[in-house]
Parts: sequence; C-alpha cells; structure tokens
Amino acid sequence: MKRKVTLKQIAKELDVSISTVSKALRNSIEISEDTRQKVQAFAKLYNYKPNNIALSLKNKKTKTIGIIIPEIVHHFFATVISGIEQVANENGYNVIVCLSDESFDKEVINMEMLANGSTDGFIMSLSKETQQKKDFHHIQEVINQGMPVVMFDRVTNDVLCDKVIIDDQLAAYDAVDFLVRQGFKNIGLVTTVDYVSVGKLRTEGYVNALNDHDLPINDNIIVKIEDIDNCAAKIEAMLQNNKPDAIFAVNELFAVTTIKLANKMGLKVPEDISVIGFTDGIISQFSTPTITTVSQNGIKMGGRAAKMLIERLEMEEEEDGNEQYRTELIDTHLVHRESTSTL
Amino acid sequence: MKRKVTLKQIAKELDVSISTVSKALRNSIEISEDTRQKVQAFAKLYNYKPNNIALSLKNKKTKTIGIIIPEIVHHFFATVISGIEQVANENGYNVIVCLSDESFDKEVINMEMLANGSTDGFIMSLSKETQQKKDFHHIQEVINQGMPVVMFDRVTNDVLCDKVIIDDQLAAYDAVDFLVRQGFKNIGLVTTVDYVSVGKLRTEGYVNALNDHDLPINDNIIVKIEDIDNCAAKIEAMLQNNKPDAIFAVNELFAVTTIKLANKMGLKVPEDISVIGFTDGIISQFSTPTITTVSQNGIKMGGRAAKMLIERLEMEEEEDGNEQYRTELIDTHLVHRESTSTL
DNA sequence: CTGAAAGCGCTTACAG
DNA sequence: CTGAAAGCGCTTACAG
Repeated sequence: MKRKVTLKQIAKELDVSISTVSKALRNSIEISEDTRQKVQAFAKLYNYKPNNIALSLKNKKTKTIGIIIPEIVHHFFATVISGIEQVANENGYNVIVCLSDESFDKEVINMEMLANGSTDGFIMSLSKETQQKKDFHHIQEVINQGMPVVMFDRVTNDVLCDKVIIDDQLAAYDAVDFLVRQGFKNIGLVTTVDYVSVGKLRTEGYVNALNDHDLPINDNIIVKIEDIDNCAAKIEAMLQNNKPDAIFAVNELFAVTTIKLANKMGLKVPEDISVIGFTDGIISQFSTPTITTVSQNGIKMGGRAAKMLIERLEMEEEEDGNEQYRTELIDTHLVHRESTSTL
Repeated sequence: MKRKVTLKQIAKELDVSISTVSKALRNSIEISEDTRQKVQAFAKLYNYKPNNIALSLKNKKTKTIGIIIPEIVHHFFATVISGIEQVANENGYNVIVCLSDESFDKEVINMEMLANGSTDGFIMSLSKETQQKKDFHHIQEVINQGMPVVMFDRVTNDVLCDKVIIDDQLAAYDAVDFLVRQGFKNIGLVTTVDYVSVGKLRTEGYVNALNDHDLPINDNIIVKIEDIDNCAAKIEAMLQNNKPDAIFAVNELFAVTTIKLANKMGLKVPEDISVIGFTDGIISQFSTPTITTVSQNGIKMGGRAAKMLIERLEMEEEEDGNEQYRTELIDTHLVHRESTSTL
C-alpha cells in the first residue's frame, strides 16, 4: 500500500524546499529549467496529484456544487442532476447530492452540513414540507454568508436568488387549451394540494384556460391529491361520478393512474376519454397508450442552473454585490402521443 | 453579508487563544467552566460551525463517499443512490456523485479526481466500456492507495474488493424455470451483449434452466442487444420469424419493448405470449399490462454497499491489512404481474 | 534561482 | 487552567 505522495516527500527526496517543488510543478518562471525538469519527472514517476482538500482550504473554494432535492428516485430530478453534472464536470466542478426526502428538517440539516465549507454554492428544489411551512431561513442564511443559490422547479418568491423554472401556468394553460380546441367541454383536473408551488401554478393555468373559453369551473372534476401513493381512490370517484371527457394531470403518475382507472371502468383512452400529463418521463413514453404530455427538459434545466451558479461563482471574484438575480424560463411544449386523439 | 465566523475571530473577540476556544467548544475538561460557558455562548450567538475542509485536512478523512455509476437517469441506479445516501447520512457521511456515462475515460477521470482527497472511499458500478476493455487499473490504484472500494451490480472478478450483487444467474434461472413450468417450450431471450457482466450471467441462467429441463437452446430466439436505444428492430424480427410463446428479457426496457412490439403484431400479453422482465422499476409497475419481473432491491443494495464501505472505513483505524473481502448477495424474487398468466 | 515564513481553519501534545 | 507550537498539504509574497 503506497500512500499518496505529497510535496513534502518530493522535497525531501530531491533535497529541495517545498516551495521549490510547488513552484516547479506549477511551471513558475522563478525556477530553473533544470530543477523544474527534475521535479516534474519525479512527480510524474510517483504519480503526484495535489490534494484537493488542501487546495480547497488554501483557495477558499471547493469546486463542488451542492445539490439538494426532494428525491432522486424520480425521473425528472434524476434528469436534472444529470444536466447539472454534465455542465459542472465540463467546468471542473463536482457535485455532492443530498436528498431532503420532502422533509423540511432534512433539508435544513443537509444544507447546513454542506454550507460548512463543503461546497461553493447550491442548486436546489424545495421539499414539500418546506413549501408548506414557508420557512426559508436556512436558504437565506446560506445566501447571507455569501454562497450563491440557484433554485429550480419548486421555487419561492420569498427568497431572492437565481432561479430556473418553466412557465408552469402557461404550459398547463396550453395543454388545457388544446383539449378545449379538440371540443372537450368537461375537462377534469388531477392536481396536487395547493402548497406545492408547481401544482398550484398548473391548476391556475387550467382555470385560466377554461375561463378564457367561457367554460365553467366545476369543482367536482377537480381532484387535489395530498399523498401521491394513495391517489387512486379519489381519482376513481371523480371519474365514476362525473364522467369527464378529458383529463389534465399535473404529473406522469396522476396521468398513468387515471388511464389505468379509466381502463378498469371499461373506458378507452383516447376514444372515450383523453388524457394529458406533465413531465415527459419514462412512464409517459412507455405506458400503453403512450401519454401526451407537457415536456419539461430536466437535462436543460439542470444544465442551465449549473451554468448560472458557476457564472456567479466565477464572477464573484471580480465585482461583488452585483445582485442582479435572474429567473430563467426553460421552454416547454406538448408532446403528442396516443392518449389524445390527433383528430 | 456576514461571512462565517472562525475560531480565530472568536479568540480575538474574547481575548483568549485559539486553542482555548477550540477546547472550550469541544467541552475539554482542561478548560474552566467559566470560559467554556463564555466561549460557547459566543459561538452560539454567532452560529459558529467548524469548517469541514479544515477538519478533513486535519483528520485525513472527509466523511464523504464517492459514488461512480454509469448513469443516473435509470431507475435502478437512482434507487441505489437513494439507499446509499440514507445509510451514509445516518452515519454522518455525505455522498458525491459522478457519472461515467458508460465511458471508460470519464470513469477514470472522475475516479482520479475524487481520489485526490475528496472522498474516503468509493461505491461504484462499472461502465460498459470498462467492462469491455477489462482495464481496471484506476480502481486497483485507488485500492493500493488505501481507499476502500465497494462494487455493486456490474462488478468484476479481476479486482479484489467488497462487492454487493444479486445472483443474476440464479434469478434468471428461476424466472425461466417458472416459464417452463407453466408449459412454455419456445422461450425467447432478449439480453445484452456478453461483455456486460450482468447480461452474460442472466443469459447463462436462461441457458441452464432450459438445459435442466431438457429443452433445446435455439439461437434464433436469442437476441443480444448492443445499443439499447435501437433494440426494437432485432426484437421484432425475432418475434416475427420464430413465434416464441414466452420471452425472458434481462431488463425492463427490453421487456416493455417486447410487449409493445407483440401488441403491434396483434399478439396479446399474456394470452398469446408471456413476458418476464428484470429489475422492478417504474416501467414494470406502470406499463399495461404490468410486467412480471425479477425484483432487484436497489435501495437495499445501496444501503448494504454503504454499510460495508463505512464499516471498512471505521475499522481501518484499528487493525489494518485485514483484507477479508466480502461479496454480499442481495436476494431477489419474482414479482408476479399481468404479463404472465397465473394459470 | 531558492527557500523560509505566513497563512487557509482546525486539533492536540506539550509547557508553563 | 491557558496558550504557544506543530502539523494536516498546499501556495505565494518576500528575503536572500
């Protein structure tokens, strides 16, 4: 077991000072060609690599990005991480991932943990509980300490920072508008409880679209789900009692569940009832029928978020206090598949 | 913007030495009750938190685990990360995630990057390319430097280290055995190319099961897929030309693709053809019909891998050189769903 | 051209 | 009970 070699050891071995070794390796012009070659050859031989931790301590930057998300077992979030990772790597950054499990406490703990020097900045999406409590002190604190934060998807107006989101309201509006134009008049909504920011916005888009087409808002065909694992009963009841001719669901799971329940009741999709989901993930692509959905490019969102964070990180060195926070919109579009008819 | 407070600042403010502050905060008995209280109160007021980087440098351990996997946009891997993260967190460790994108070079680069002090050890699953090249020098090197490595799922016998896997061969055997017992005689296989270790093992399980039942191995109904994104054509041809009565697929995607192609050809699943997949992910659960599959508990695998790594990490302190590497088997079982009949 | 010193933020053996 | 010193592994301004 040959432990990693350090500058100190090289210096000793070559009988020069540590500073000389350090400079030689960094190709400083202060050092004679001769010793430089000697040092570099030796370093190569022993496969010297500077210790990241020592560099971080010295430079006061870690070149790592902290990611805090509610869950990773969720295609959309995995996708975002993938996008972040790619851009981060291209720029010499690593990513350290923490999951809040939708818990406020875990979010706070993870954030504080990473804020103690482990990362240069954060990319995050709020946990459900955090959105419910509306307590963002941990985020504000991190920002106050000078660490940039970029929020994506589940964001809040209560914290000033860079954000990357989609226009949830507009995307939902367009989806519902599409259904209306196809002639449907009794369009149901399967959404989340209102404290989930994106759910609320998508609900608003649905309402606006119906309003603009002078269609009534019927609370009987609006289902607000609290617990995603037990959504079936409420959806089934709505389907059963109100016979909607189309459904807009604010995520993939609600969409596929709706389709399965409809099938169970003997309804065919899209012949008897059309369904549009949200987030173009694995489920939408592979379920039968494949699901028409609002695409939300996670790779792109992640990449953009990483870019914003890194830019701010590298900018900070020069001018400080340039507090022009930006909110970037990633565009979405309807992906037409089998769960709606083409007319 | 109030930057984070350090021991030095507290010392200055309170007019004591840095050592005294450090000891007071760590409740050293060397320190008088009086100053201890004073220091702790002050630290609390200014929300002092020790700098992780400094601690890492000092202690020569980072309390972070490096994870290197081929892809994250893959339910199984996301699941494993989730399992690792949970156990890691419980033990005060963070995880830093790097993706190899199935590329050997990226795997090497990431590994070297993290090995320079950023992590205490690794949990990894080999990239396809690495498995193909059979070049594991980067892993061996890390191990030689004294960093423990735990491999999971896609492992190799060429590296001695802890491993956590499932019995791919047995699991496949059981699945195929089940089909045979249901009376099928013309059972097709949709698998990967042989250099993917798990694919090869599952193929072997298939072959063994048929052999044990004295059924012939028919190469015409064995499809080996290289590129997962373009698997449809080959599967379709096999289905078309050989009319198998059942299919064993070595992953979810192959299974769902097979079902869709069968449907397209007018075959009903499971009435006309039964299908069993591998890995119990989102697709198996939500496709129509839902897919009978070999469950492979990623959360459990990840958790176990993290446990093994952490145990080795904490053990190292006492005795060194205890090179008793273990390979843990996570059990699997067949999850019966709609794509096979219950008889 | 080379090296001693200071410093990043911390801990701890040792002196007083 | 308190503090100066050394050290983790590195960099860089400064002296020689």
